[in-house]
Amino acid sequence: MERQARLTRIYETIRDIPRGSVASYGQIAEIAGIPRGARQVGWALKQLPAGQDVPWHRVITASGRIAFEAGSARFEKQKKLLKGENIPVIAGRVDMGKYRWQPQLDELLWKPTSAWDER
DNA sequence: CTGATGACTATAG
DNA sequence: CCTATAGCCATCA
Repeated sequence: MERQARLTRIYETIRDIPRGSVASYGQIAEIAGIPRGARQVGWALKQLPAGQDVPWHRVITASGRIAFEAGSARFEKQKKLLKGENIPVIAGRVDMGKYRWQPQLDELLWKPTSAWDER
């Protein structure tokens, strides 16, 4: 796969994260069709040009932590954006049990074709 | 080609 | 919770 295509797919996947939810790097990678590509997602976000409508702040580590060093400028920025969406960040972490994006569940709500349609 | 680098992750102690 | 370790993999010097 081409680099640009991969970047696009990653950005598109992140755009699908609904407001008020978060996803892990690995989760985004899998949905984008890049198994074990968590680091590539991180790389992609680092390359993300400013001014794009990509909700990068909704992407955090699998443990619910913000990937940046606590207290750093970028850490505070992301934390602020999350709180702006009503996603609490306690001690640098988000409650994945409550805010983790469940794409499969959502998918069933707007296009219930393949899943249970066939019987 | 080789080794170093990460906005990563899972596991073990 | 924390540290250590070992996988992981596109990129880059």
